[in-house]
Amino acid sequence: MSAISEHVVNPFADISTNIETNDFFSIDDEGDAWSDAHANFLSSLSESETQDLLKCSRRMDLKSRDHLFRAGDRSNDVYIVAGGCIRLFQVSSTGKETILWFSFPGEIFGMAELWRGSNRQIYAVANEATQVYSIRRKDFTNFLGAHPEAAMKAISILSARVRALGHALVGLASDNVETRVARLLVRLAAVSSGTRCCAGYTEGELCVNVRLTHQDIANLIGASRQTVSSTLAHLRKIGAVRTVSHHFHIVQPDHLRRLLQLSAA
Amino acid sequence: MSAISEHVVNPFADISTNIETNDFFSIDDEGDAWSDAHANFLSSLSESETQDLLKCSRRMDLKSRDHLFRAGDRSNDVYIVAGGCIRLFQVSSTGKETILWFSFPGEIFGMAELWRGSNRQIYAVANEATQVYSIRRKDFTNFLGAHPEAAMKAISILSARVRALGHALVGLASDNVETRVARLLVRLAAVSSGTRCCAGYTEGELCVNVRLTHQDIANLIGASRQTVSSTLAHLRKIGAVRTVSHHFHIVQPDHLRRLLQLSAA
DNA sequence: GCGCCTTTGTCGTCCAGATGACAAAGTAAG
DNA sequence: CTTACTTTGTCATCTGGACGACAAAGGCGC
Repeated sequence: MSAISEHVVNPFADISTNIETNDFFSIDDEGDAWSDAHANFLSSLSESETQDLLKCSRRMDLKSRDHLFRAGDRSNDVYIVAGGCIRLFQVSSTGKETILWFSFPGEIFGMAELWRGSNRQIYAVANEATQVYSIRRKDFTNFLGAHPEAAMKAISILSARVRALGHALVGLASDNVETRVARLLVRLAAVSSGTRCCAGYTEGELCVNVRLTHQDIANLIGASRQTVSSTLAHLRKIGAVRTVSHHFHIVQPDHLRRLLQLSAA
Repeated sequence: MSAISEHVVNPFADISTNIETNDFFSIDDEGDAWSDAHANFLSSLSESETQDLLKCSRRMDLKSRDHLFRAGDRSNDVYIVAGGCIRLFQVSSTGKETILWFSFPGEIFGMAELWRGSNRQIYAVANEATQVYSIRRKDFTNFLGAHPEAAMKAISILSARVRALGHALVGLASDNVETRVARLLVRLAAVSSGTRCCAGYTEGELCVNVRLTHQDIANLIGASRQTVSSTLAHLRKIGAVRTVSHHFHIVQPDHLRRLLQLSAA
C-alpha cells in the first residue's frame, strides 16, 4: 500500500530516472518524434490497465470513408484504433484539405481537444475498413487519474506530437516538394512497417504499407496533386521507390535517405 | 487525508466536470488554441504550489539575444518566463530560421523535449532582456507528480500547443502571405495585450506589444523578409495597422478581422 | 557628434509549383 | 460485360513570392 501510494504521489519518478541514466541520444529527432507520436498507446498499457480502459469503451466498426467525427461536433470522446487506419484532417476555408495525422492500430487520438472541450476543429474519417474503441471524456480522465503511468504515456505522446508538428512546420516552410515527399515516405515506412507487406516483397526494401492516393500525399505535405504525381514519377525513374499493388516500396532506403541528406546540404 | 488521497487518485475529475457543465463553446478555435497554449502557467498555480516549484528553481538573467539553449544541447531543464520574452526557433539545413513560439511571462517552455530526453532540436534566445526560472527535469517531474492539478495544467497547455501547431500548418499550406501576417498580428495582439502599451495609444486600437523585426515575422509565418515588408506596407496603406514606436497597433481590429474572414471566403 | 551595424523600403528577375484541362487507366458496383 | 466513378499521367499556362541588390533610415556605442 505504501509502495502504491508513493507511486501515485510521483508517477513520473521512474521514467525520469530512466532518462537520466540513458546515455544514448538519437540524431534523428524528427524521425523519433514521429515514431513516438505514433506510439502504440494500447499495447503500452498493462493487462489490468487495458481491461480497465476497454471495459468503459464502445467498439465501433467503420467502413472505408466513414466519418468518425466532423469539424463542429462536440468533443466528447477519445478514440483508440483497434484495426485499420484513421485520417485526421482539417479543411481550410478555401476547401483545401490538410491531413494532420494518420492513426494506426493502438494509437490514441482526439486527446488534444479533450481538455478545453471545444468543438472539434478537425475531421476524422476511416481511411479503410477500421475498428476503433470510443471512450467518453469522463471515463478517460478518470482512467488517467487512476493510472499515472498511462497519464505519463499520454503526456509523452502529446509531447512527441508537438515536436513532430514543429518539424512538419519547418519542413513545409523550407523544403521543396520532392524533399517533403521523400521524407514522408521514409517516415511512413518506419511507422507502418509493423504491419507486414503481403505482396511481392524484395529483400532490403522498405514497405510503405499505407494506401495513399496522390491526393492524400499532396494533402499531407501541402502540395498540389499534379506536383506530387510528377515528383513520384521522378522518384520512380531514379529508382528510389517502386509501386507494388497500391502502395510504395522504398527500393534502396539508403538511397532515399542520402537524397534527403543531400537536399539538406 | 482521505480527501487529499482521493484527489490524487483522480486529479482530472474536477476539470472534466467543469467542461461537461459548460455550455459555451467558442467559434474561434484557432485563437483559443493560441491563447490556451500561451496560458500563464505560473499564475495558474496556487500559492503553495508556486513556492514548491520556485524553491527548486534557479533564476537566470538574460540580455537581449542571449542564448538559453541551442540545438544539440541536452534537454535537462524546463523554463518559466519571469519577465521579457523568449524566442523559440528551429534552423533548417539551408540556414532558414523558423520561429515556433514566443514565450511570454508566466509561460512554461521546454516541456515537449523533456519526456524523451533527447537533445534539443530547437534554439531558445532572449528576444529582449529576459528573466527565466530554470527547473531541472527531475525536480519538475517530481513537482508534477506531487501536484496533480499542475500536471493537468501542463497537459492542457501541451494539448493547446498541438492544436495551435495544427492550425499553423494548415495556414501555411493554404493561406497567402498577407493573410498569414494579418492573422499573426491579431493573435499576437490577443496574447500580448496583458502588458500595457505605454506610447501613443488611441481608443479602440489593439496593441501588438512585441518587438518584432520584419525578419522575425517572416520567420514566424514562413515567408521572405521582403515580402513581409511590402505586405506590411500594404496593410498600413489600407489603414489596417500603424506603427507606433517599434511595434504595431491594429487600428480597427474589426477591419482586419473582416479582412481575414474575407480571405477565408 | 561620428562611425558602425541593424532594420527597412523597393526595385528587377526568375522559378517552383499552383491551376486547369484532358485522356488514359484502374476499380467497384450492377 | 457495362456503366460510373476514382485515380493517375502529362500537358501548357500563369503567378505568388523567393532571391539578390542597394539605398535610405534608424539605433547605438564611443
